[in-house]
Amino acid sequence: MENKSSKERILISGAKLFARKGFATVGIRELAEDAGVNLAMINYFFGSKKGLLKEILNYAFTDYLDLMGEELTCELPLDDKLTNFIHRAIEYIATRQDFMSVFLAELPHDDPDIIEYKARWTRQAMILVQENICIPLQEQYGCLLPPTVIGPPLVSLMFSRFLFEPIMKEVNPPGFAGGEYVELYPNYITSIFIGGVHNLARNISKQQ
Amino acid sequence: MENKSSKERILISGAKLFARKGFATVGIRELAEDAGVNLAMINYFFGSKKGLLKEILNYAFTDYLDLMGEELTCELPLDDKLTNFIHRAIEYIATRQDFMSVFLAELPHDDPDIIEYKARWTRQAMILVQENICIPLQEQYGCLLPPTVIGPPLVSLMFSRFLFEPIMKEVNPPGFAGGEYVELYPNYITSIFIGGVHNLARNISKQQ
DNA sequence: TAAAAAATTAAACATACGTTTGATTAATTA
DNA sequence: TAATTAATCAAACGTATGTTTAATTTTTTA
Repeated sequence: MENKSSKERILISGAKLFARKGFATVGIRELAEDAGVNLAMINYFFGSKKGLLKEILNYAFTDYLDLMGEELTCELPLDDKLTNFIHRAIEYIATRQDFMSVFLAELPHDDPDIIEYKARWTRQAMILVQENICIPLQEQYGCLLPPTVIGPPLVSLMFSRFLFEPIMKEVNPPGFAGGEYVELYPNYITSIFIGGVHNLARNISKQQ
Repeated sequence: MENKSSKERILISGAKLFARKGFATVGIRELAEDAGVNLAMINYFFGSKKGLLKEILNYAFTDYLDLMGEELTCELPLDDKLTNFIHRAIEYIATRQDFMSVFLAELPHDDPDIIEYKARWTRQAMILVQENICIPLQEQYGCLLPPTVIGPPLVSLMFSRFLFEPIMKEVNPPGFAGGEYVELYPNYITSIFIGGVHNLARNISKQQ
């Protein structure tokens, strides 16, 4: 942390604190102290506190989309692609949990600026889901599920552990945050999603 | 809204605004104006802004636990119970989306007071999941999945539409928020969860 | 080395926050 | 009706917020 530049330290502290306490709750004085910089540096580098949030979202989603593309755009069977993607995505979310929390759970529901920013990334992710999950499913079951039906449940599933972690640590400390659970978690989610999405496609093709 | 008491109007506006903009982002002046009351009434009725948040969580979760108990504690086969529960839970979340958002997505990760408040409800929900989902699954597949593995994915799945709604409305307005999707959404989630949880139990029992 | 640019700092800015006060009005009770 | 309680109000409280300024130090460039 000491050898990083001031700008990097602000990004790291911002992601950490925004995720942990919420964008609005974290003051720039607290943020500056955590990053070990003068509070004026935040506006100096990022223009504003919101500018910092944008850059944090930017970093996280560029990497995440790269990861999606790598794991989904290949010649493996659908279930293998999904297994690989889910494992890598959860690993990514775990290491950059801070960034992802900000994207998913932070709630600027009425800030058109931030919403459009998020939507731009989400559109690209939806295209990847469409071409690499929905279309293979269509070939197998004969019905086309739109990516808006597949995408949100997939991300919500992968993120469920992190969404519930603060509560679950209080509810059931040994069973939830413990090593065995964390290790097996990607397998759990993979089984649930693969079993779930095939069941969904099967049920829908039966109805038609 | 006009015929409701001041206290009720504050609760309704609080749930709406906290969900939409986050607890910290909403000021009591904005809240008071939305509720049509003097800003002093919030502290008069609820002691503090945090006291209002607590009472909002209280309302939402008491009803939700009742609903869980009704649908899960009955003599139907597991999949039928799950279908009924998921449909009713999503319906409840949709009508009280505001309340649920505050519980799930609001981030007082470092406020022990609120965390313990959430944990108390979550413990009761986990007991219901254990006895009415995990144990029936054990009887069917011979392996006991802990409720901490089943619960968070289930809630995350049911809530996925609402978690992504603000983004998706921007990404794909006709396909997501539209009537057909909303109508079919509970069926989608039911298929995914039932197919997923059976696949998970099957895979784990195979490994043993 | 000298000049220019970038980074850092302490201090002050105006504004918004949650809360409290004390007076006033409305509703309830005896 | 009179006394008492509950509800509402405008105003002010102290504090914390994000941002800006202007001076200073450090680094880069020529």
